[in-house]
Amino acid sequence: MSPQERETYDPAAVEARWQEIWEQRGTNRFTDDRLHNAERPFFNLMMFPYPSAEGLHVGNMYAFTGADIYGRWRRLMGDDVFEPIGFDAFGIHSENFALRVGTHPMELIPANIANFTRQLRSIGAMYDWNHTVDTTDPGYYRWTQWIFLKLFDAGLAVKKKAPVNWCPSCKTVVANEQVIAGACERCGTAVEQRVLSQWFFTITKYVERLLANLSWIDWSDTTVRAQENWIGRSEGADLHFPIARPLGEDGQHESARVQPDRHRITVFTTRPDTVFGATFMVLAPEHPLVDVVTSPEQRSAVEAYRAGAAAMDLVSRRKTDKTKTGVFTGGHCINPATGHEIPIWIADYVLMEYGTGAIMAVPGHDSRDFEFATQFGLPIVRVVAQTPDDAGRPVTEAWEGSGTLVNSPPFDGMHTDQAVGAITEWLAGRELAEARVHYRLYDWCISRQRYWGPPIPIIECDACGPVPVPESELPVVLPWIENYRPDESGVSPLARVEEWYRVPCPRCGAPARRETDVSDTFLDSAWYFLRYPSAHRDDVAFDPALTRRWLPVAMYIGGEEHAVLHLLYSRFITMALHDLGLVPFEEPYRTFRKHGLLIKDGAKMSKSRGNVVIPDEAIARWGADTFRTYLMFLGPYQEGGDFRDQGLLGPWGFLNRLWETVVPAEDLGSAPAGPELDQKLHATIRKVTEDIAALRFNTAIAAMMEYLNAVREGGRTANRAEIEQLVPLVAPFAPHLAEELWQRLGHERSLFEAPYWPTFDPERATTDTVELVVQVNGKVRTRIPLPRGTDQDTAREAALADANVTRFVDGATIRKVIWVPDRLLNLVVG
RNA sequence: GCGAAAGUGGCGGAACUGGUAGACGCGCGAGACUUAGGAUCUCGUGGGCGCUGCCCGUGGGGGUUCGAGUCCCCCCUUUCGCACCA
Repeated sequence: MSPQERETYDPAAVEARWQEIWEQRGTNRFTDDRLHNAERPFFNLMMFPYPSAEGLHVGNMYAFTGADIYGRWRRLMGDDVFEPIGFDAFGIHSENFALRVGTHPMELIPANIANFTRQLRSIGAMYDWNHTVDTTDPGYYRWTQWIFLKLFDAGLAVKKKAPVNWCPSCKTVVANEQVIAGACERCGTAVEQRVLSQWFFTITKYVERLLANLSWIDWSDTTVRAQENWIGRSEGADLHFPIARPLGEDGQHESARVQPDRHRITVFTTRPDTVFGATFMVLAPEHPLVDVVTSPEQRSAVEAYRAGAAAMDLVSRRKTDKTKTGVFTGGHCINPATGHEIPIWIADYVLMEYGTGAIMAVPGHDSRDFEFATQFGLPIVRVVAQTPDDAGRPVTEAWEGSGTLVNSPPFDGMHTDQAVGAITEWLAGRELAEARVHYRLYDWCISRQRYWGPPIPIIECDACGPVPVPESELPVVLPWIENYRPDESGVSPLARVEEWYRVPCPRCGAPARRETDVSDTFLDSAWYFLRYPSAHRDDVAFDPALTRRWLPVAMYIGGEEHAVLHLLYSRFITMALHDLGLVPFEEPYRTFRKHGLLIKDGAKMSKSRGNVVIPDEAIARWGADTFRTYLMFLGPYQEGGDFRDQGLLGPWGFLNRLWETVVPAEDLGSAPAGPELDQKLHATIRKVTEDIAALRFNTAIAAMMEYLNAVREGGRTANRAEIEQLVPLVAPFAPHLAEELWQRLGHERSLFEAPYWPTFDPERATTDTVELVVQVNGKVRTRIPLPRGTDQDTAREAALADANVTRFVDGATIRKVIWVPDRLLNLVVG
């Protein structure tokens, strides 16, 4: 056959053919036998998508492809790789979209899932389609509810009141993320605060373990740091400030009658060393002791301020850039260090949710307190000096760093580092302080006053309180309701469906009502990985034997956007299930790696910018193999990269050249590879192996390109020994093409069914000759090829025989020689 | 504000523990084959110069070193995460 008549690479045909073969042969399917008896189980997990109406986005594809390449590589290495996929289809996102387009979510979501499935099948990942999950399937959320009940039994699910954002125009609760500059994201109306009774998971009970385990789990550093940040451990002390002349309800002094906890106000501080500079106190407007300290003259001002704070939406309340506001209560307390009476104010910059809801204000050494004091003319005292002459100077800016104590008898002259402990002990001795740790983490509110989620499986009975739905009655099926739009009541639309929520109490039989809130989507995704291996089972949430074999997840690859919430919640759920004896491990993911963000032509992809890449078009034009390879080639996977349409030409050309090199199989000689190519082949196998293991896909591809270029150099025809091993190397990236070429090379079995990954010989991977760099005074003057292992004297002799070297050395004395074997010779002359 | 990462050709990006800066690819230039090319193949491609060779060059400024993209100090810029957390 002449070259012109040879078959050209037709990705559409190759991909269709192999996808069908894999499907027919069940290459990626896990049967019961395979699940139970896999010898080298490797659970390769990727973050399941939310099936939007727009379809699979190239960002999803980027994430999945990287994870699939890693999984395929493990498989070629001989692991039994279980790689499932599913759909995270509940949630406000879907519901809002459904409301907008006027299609019921129960119709919309299955259509979206069908579309996603079609797209996911086209990308050539080795998904096991027999073990998918769909969080909106009653067969799935039955077990989500079951987990809720397990946590309820363990006392980890509790109902309590909490403030939420309320949009008076949309008449619905909105999440913090949906409040933009104090206004509802949908209608622009100012959002208010409402206090509703809601279900919480007490994740704070696990805060120490959630933090401690971060020191040993194998996760991307940035993700670990994000979680540490979110958990926000602060070490410091609780300090007690006795209330001066407390006032009773009637506004009269009641000093003799008050209970001990109404006697004093406790503040949390990380800087007990600055307590001598606390010139006033600030309480959160909601603080329970406000009533106790407020004087009759100030009462109306205080009430007005509290009302204002209560009405403000939660997001604006926490804006850091707004001017400080506050009101004097008329009350005073005693600074435990100085013994001085200091005024008590209330201000919304102090949050009830953190610490004790009260602070000692040290305007000299805290910028927020400084701002407040300046605004309201409160005294500012310097208690930390940076230099000795600082002590007497007025404070013009809060100094938050360390220094030497001043104006703090008897601690003057002590360094702040020592003073923290010394002052805490000193006050503790008088029962005015105790060392304390506070966390930023709050309990997880899982109630959603919406429709599109799993109903919380609780029945509220007037006599018995909240009663769990008996396990045998799960799932509590989300009913189809025509009007699922939220209303002004502030409760779920399910609260309008009387025939659904009216049920007898399971405990006493009296008329009772179902909980009408649904649970947070994050609960659905907090345990989905446990479900995958048992997805075919309807009798258990997760089979113990399968769980033991496949979990914890061996590799989890996903986006940083879930670094905090999803990953933290799933860790918590796993820990809770572990403590209940339901799973034998407490961390769900053995290894987690984040992938980077894909941008387009230097800018973030977004619908409004109109630069969103639709994977379908690119796959139709270039094929999944080229697309996959390009996605991995465009930049370092863990950092993300810039998608440029023209960039596809690189991998396209590479795969075409590979095809053209391998396909004329009958022409490929049986001669061994030449020594140079043999060395390069082994070096390439090593590099590709190491790079894939470390998710450095871009450089792995570059190495393969380089090798193929070397094989084809000068337009020569490759022989079989030179090219055959390259096929499995590209298989993780371009699985369809690799299978096709492997078969054409005469292999009867699929690469992935009879897994093969080439090994390298370290000896053969190294070159015999090296190019020694010769420097004079650190500047490169020449490069000399020498046999590997040449000694210094020989190298020096060779260097001094080179005119480019002698030119700089002659007439000077060599004072020093730097010798890096096989690499560099540096002659230092002077 | 706090925390983290990053700044390298026209562009995306390489560079192991300090040791040949710019691998690989896009683009561009020249040539080949073509009726044609936005196909394919070959060669070239950081800038400058008195062009066998030399000088400059990894955001800016200093420093350590025989030698710095890499380490240290200061500054600038960008991106991301957290943000009145006491």
